[in-house]
Amino acid sequence: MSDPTDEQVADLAAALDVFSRRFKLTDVGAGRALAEIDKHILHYVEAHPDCGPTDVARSFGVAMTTISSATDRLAKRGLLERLRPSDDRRAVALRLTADGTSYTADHKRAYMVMFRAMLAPLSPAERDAFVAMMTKIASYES
Amino acid sequence: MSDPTDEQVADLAAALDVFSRRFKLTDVGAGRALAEIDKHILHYVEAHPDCGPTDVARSFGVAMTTISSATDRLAKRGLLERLRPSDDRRAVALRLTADGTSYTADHKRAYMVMFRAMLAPLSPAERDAFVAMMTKIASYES
DNA sequence: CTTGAATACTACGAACTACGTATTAAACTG
DNA sequence: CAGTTTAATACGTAGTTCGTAGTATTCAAG
Repeated sequence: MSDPTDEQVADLAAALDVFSRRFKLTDVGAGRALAEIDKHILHYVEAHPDCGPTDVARSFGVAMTTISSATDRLAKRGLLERLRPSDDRRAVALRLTADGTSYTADHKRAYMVMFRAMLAPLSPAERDAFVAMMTKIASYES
Repeated sequence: MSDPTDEQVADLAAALDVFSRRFKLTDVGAGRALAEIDKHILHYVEAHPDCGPTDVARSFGVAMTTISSATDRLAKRGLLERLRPSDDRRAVALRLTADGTSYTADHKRAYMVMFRAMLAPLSPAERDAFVAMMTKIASYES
């Protein structure tokens, strides 16, 4: 298959430039905003309950100590708990608290509203085509 | 026009989740990586030569002092110069140095490679459709 | 022309984040 | 049971953002 044309690439660049400015979540909830990584951690822990800091660090490609600090922050805010499982007492099992779960749910809801707004300008048929192409791009191997 | 379906929204969410992980530029060039905002500033200054820090701050929605610190960093690295125009000696005119210009060009080239990779999995006809939909989404008013 | 307000920006400090080094504690290994 | 490996944390350093308080310059009356 032929390469994308320069014009296609340039137009995509321009569109994504606006796109990235436009679709950005302003922080939800009370108090000081969480750091980006903290939100990622909450979502990761929701999807992988009882995982350890090492899993999270490997998954995000950041230093272990960064995750340690971050989980500390999140624990202090009452969004995350660190349990000591009995089968390996060196390890820590991360889990969301009730507040953490509701924060994560709010956050996710806000994202869904944003995604809905993305699709709004398109016709129903275009929406299917767009989502399909996005999926194709995201899942394409090499 | 009807609303996007829940399934469309969920599929888009999943695709964009992968998408955002996959298409992320690892920093280019030598030395310590620039902060995100610093790269934005370089591109903004390239597009708006002789603009002032106030313009940049308003455009990005950050505090003036943040831009001041950032331009200071960039000037120390030799990527940006701060000129005192003679018509208003309070003001500062930002301009890229030769190094700043080449850094920005490299950065932009890397982006183009990334955008080309995004379009690669699509057929030529799909590419046009995709870019058109992206443009429609980005430029849609309210 | 001078005085007061407005404008453009910078210096400094407080609060916070990322991460390297060193350390603790627990689990393997021979 | 000593030595090593593994999981995580404590602490310190460097770097970032942004608020407060300046400095310098321009504008606007009187």
